[in-house]
Amino acid sequence: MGRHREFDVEQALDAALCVFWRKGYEGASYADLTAAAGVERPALYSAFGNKEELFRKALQRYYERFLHYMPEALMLPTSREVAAHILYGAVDLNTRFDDHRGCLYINGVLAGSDEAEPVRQVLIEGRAIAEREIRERFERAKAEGDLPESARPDALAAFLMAVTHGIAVQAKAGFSRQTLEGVAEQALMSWPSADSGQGV
Amino acid sequence: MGRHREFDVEQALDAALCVFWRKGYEGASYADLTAAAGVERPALYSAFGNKEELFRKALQRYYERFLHYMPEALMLPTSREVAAHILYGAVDLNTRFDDHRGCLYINGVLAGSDEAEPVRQVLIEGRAIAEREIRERFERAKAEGDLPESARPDALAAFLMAVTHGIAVQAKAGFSRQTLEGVAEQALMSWPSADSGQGV
DNA sequence: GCTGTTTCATAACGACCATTATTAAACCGC
DNA sequence: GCGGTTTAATAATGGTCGTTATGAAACAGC
Repeated sequence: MGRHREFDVEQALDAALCVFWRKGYEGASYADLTAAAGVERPALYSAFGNKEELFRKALQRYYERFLHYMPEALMLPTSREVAAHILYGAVDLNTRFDDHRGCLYINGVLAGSDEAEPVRQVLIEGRAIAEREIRERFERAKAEGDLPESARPDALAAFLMAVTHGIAVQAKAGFSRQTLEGVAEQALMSWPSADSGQGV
Repeated sequence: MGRHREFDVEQALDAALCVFWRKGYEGASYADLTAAAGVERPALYSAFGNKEELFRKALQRYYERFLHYMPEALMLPTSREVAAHILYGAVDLNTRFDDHRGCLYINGVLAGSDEAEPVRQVLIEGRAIAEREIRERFERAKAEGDLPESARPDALAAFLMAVTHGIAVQAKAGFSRQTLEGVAEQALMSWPSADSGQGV
């Protein structure tokens, strides 16, 4: 019973996601959010809670809708294919939308006021989870002989994430897809092969 | 004539730099800045102008005081030494101070409100200048035969900057110096040598 | 057609933002 | 010591922040 909701909650969340993606957590104001969602403030609060909860839901949606290339990558047969899929997937996603470039896990909060600290930690934690999964995948690759004994799965995972973060920063700065593909390509040149010690 | 200034302007600028370094441009409030500088608001305004001008001066100081490893690197004899010096220099700087980790050129503004757009552009421009200088150094290395004909100076420079940015993000997230040195080391494994085509 | 419930839009809330008027205090040259 | 000038500290400015109280409107069940 009661009055029906007149707006699409999923659509409003998508709109909020775009704003956060573009301006970050603290840079996005409710004026921005309501304008993008086409919905008044109290509607956002009743549907999603406060700003922090709204961001968390937007982040979850971001993961589900745009980061599918991550679990995809982990299932590929070789560590090199895993790395390549992640790098080119990141380049593609970070340059796909002109009005919100880069990665929400980086744009969300990097440095900010004390109020944004919980959100910053959420993003750090999310990135750490991804890095751990990649490391475990590389440990498997090493056990399978896909990576040489000299390879260090933890360093490779941290390196791969670092390049991904760097690509996100550069994408947000306006770098072309083509340039970033060059970055990804360069990163892959270092990839250890099974026979040689390290490098191509 | 007139009353003498009772605080050290250089010291106040150093304090402001630390706050911006830690919290970014928008995350730093005048409450933070005055507390750190030990000086009231009007003193900061009369000495440095408004917040944007203060940030620009802090950024200039950051460059002069902490980024000396950049011009240093460009003078080294081989492109590999250049890259190594930049990478390990970034790791060192980005983990040197526990209360303000990472890089001001990244922490300053990545994504923010429209008000921060001019500052964001300043940082983008600064990073672009660095990348250009590195690229030109690599072009010289190619001409000198230090880099092979197959090497792409533009891609190498963009890649080097990407790894540096990634290291900055990870340093801000709390990664240890040791871990980040692993990232730098991994990045250097891809470095083209004069004789082989690419890679080690 | 009521009653109870939920959503809607408007507008207000206190807090904090960057910025600046204002006034008192400290200094130099005379 | 007085006049002119600069700085210091306090406090106020208008604006925007995130959040919510308020009352009208729309619905379901009886």
